Amino acid sequence: MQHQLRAHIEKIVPLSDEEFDFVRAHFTAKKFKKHQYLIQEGYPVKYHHFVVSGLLKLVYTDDSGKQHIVAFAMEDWWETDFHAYYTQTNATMSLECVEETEVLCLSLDDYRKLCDGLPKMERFFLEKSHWGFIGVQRRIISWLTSSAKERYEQLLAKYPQLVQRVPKSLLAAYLGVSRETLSRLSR
Amino acid sequence: MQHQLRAHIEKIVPLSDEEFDFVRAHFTAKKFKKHQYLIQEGYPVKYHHFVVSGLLKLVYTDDSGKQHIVAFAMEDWWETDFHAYYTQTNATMSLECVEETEVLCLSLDDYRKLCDGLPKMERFFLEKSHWGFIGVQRRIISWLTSSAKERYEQLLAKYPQLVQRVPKSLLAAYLGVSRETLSRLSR
DNA sequence: AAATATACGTGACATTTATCAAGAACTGAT
DNA sequence: ATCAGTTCTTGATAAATGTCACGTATATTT
Repeated sequence: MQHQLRAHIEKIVPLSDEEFDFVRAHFTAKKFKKHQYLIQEGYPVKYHHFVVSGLLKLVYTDDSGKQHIVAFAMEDWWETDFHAYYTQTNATMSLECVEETEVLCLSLDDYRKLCDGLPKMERFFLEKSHWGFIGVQRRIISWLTSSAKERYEQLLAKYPQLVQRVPKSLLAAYLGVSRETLSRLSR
Repeated sequence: MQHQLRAHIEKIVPLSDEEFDFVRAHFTAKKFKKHQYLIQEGYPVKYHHFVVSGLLKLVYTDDSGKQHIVAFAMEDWWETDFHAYYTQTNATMSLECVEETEVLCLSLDDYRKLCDGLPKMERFFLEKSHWGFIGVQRRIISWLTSSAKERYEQLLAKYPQLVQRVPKSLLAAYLGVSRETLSRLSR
């Protein structure tokens, strides 16, 4: 499991054994069951999370109580309420288990110590952030250019595993259509 | 004008005079007239751009030839086709002047030299990237939770200057509605 | 096994938005 | 002052999507 984090980081920056030990020491392993919260709206956000196994959803609940899925996170993905994490304010979103999930947690304090102690980790997180930005921007482009049906097909093509693992009502909440409409799209 | 870049960077990391001279040396100033292209779809992306004055639009053109606005960039904003820039591939989007615009250009080579020579600039770009990500994610949330009319009102509230400076047809292409619909929303 | 919750599909109807067409108001160049 | 181009609005209609209501199948819990 530590091995997994190392392989993940080394896709971007190589690490010696000592360096990885240093990295590893900043993370805490945690395990959550289905339906448990890693982050709850209105509460402080302690950690950034690296998903070792399982599946998470980042949920924004609107004024009328309707839930919208901002992101899913599965193996090898990073997830948190970034704004609340960086500014150490209360969460505006929730992070919740769709499946039983193991994560490695990194506090903001440890994040800073890690980057200060090992500058190549700053490079790693910068690269991650770039790709995160590009990914979200592509989702915007998909929205600007495509119908609900096309967006669903793009999702099927890009994350076929995901579609197997989550109920269609969650996919609908991610795509921004009602579950009834999504149901009719497949016909 | 160099002064403006310095003030912008120093909102995040302080710089000595020598350090700023080092930073400044990596940028090239350029000036473009209304309707000129800084980046053209299908061509290499040479630079990341810091906008000194003026207004740019980042445009994605779909298969049917319809134009969609991925982002606007005005004074003190950074803009490029990030994916094409980082991977040094051809642009999938265009970056075009809405007004006459002055920019400071940074090639990928100079970007790397800058970060290597002055690690605090890596911290600066990391912070910029974080906030960029948070901004785009908020646009997604706005889309998931709000109607076209609400999204328009949020835009009016967030960027009142922008609404004065660009034709409504461009705002429509940014919001993802037809210009006719946008016109009817104000009634 | 029974009880309960969740997931999924579908019909009927309302609402939102896109599309096509036309014209008015404004801008800039000559 | 005229002409051409752009911007904005509006009407009529079609298409897409949301909402409400219901039924059924499948898990999950007790």
